[in-house]
Amino acid sequence: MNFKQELAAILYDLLDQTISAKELELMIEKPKNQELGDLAFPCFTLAKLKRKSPNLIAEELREQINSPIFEKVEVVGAYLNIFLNKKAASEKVIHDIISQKAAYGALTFGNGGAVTIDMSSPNIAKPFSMGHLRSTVIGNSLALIVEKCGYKPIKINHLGDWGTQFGKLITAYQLWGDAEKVKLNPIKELLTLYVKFHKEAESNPTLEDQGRSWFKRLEDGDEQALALWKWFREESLKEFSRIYQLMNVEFDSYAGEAFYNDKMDRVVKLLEEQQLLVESEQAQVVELTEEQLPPCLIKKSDGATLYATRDLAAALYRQEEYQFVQSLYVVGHEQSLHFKQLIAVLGKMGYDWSKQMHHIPFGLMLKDGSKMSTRKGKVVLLEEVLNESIAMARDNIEVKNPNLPNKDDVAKQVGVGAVIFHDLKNNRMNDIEFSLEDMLRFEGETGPYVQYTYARASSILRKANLKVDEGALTYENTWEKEWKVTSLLMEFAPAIKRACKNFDPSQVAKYIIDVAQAFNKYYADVKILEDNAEQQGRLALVYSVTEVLKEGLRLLGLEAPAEM
RNA sequence: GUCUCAGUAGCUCAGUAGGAUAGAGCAACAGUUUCCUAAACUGUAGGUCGGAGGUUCGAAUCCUCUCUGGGACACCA
Repeated sequence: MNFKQELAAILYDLLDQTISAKELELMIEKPKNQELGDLAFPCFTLAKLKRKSPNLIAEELREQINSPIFEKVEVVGAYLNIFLNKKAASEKVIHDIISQKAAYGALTFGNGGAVTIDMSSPNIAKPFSMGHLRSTVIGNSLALIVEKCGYKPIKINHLGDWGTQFGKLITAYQLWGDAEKVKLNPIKELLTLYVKFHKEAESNPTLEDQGRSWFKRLEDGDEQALALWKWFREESLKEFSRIYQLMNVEFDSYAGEAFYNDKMDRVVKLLEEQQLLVESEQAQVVELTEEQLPPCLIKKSDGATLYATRDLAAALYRQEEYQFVQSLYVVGHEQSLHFKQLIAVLGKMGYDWSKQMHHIPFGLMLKDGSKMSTRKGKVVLLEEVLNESIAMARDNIEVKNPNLPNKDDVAKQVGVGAVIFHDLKNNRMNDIEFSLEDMLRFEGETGPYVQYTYARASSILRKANLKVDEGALTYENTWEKEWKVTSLLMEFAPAIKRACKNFDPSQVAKYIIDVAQAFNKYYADVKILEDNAEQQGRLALVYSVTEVLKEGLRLLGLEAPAEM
């Protein structure tokens, strides 16, 4: 199956079994460019062991290697370069894809273990901003990737539906709010109130106290406070679900912060029993000096709970409810310290499973070089961006493919795809300066580019009226011109595995760009529908490419329109 | 101040557990459509991998120091 393994096994025998096959496999690499070969084995390390020149060792190995899976073996300097048998290898991948279809690339190492994914988690009564986009799309893609690897993902939208902010909001509403206005345009009006609160509070510090006291009343079950809270929450959820629908994201649980209100006493009690809780400046904290972390605040001086308290309760609940083998928190990098503290406290409490918790941080979405802030009203609304992108995709269709039947559907798939892909294609940790222009780019390394490649390939299959023959194992092709594509198709599973192990969807994004680029070059170079002996093989390749692109896009949360 | 993330082409970024001449995409310039969707393809140009030391056969990659920028650092989440 795996050519690296086979080469390692051969080398293992040739080298008198001095180095384990596993280690040899790790030493094998891919040459910088394909003209040099498909696999390479550098002999520097061996040179030290054997006290011989690396070039000589490479030469000796070359003379001894003899395997039908290799087309030729060359030596360049200290490198042993292996060329695979293109015909055998190509026909093998294509056969694998045709028989496995969407299941191609699937892995099983997850063994059905539950993976909870804390993701998206927007704050109630605040607009769904670009900042929440990252957590949502990264979490959604990780869920799909983890599932592809045999885990059972559980997507949890840990809604920000509790906290002092509501005290502030209620205060602001009482002072300046207008029920009619809020009903008409809830989120926008509530945001205005929230921003006003912070502005006024700068010159009037008693507002902060009022906010805190209203939150206390909310926690104590005050009817008036509770009614307002419920109302704000419902209106917000309506708006959020519209956006999730647009992005095709669903959740297994909406248990947000309020859900844990009755589960926090237990945490506090547990901490007290273990004598981990100490008083400090009238507040209750867990000291984390051995862990070299600042203390973790559990209860405020007025007795109200905090973020950490709720997250502790949530962690306990999730372990008990789902028995996760991994628990992921897709939350911005600026909260790294909080998660370090959270995991450390759970470790102190003796929970071994705290080691299975991972904070999946990501860089900030910046506006004008600094963090966006709801308080200052410095936000960009996700829905507006999505709609703009969809409109732009729609315009493109009108120009490039005016006869397309389902223009609106495709525009949505492409427009939303552009935004999601733009977020996922780079390393999570990079900060992103918000740029509508970059985000709505449809050319080059973008979602629409991959989708377009898929649509073109699909179009060929439609024209050829291809019936995929699962029985066919050999073709007339030499697979010379196809080799760049077929050799890439073999890399799908490794890319998925890398993405899963590193919690990094960009591995899949980069991979499908590579496949799309290779295929587009092939497409420009070779007339696929030419009626000759190799046509069947070419069509089988095109089919394989569509399967891999479609599945790759799916793993990122994008759709693959058959025409665009 | 402490911790943390980042610094690679004009811009946005790749570079898979140190390896062969550092790669893409945008933008620029020059081309390709009687031919399977030009949202594509081809070519040109563009680089002291922030800087300085060190480790080694070999460093963008590892270590130390340093500069620049983002972020976090107790009653927000």
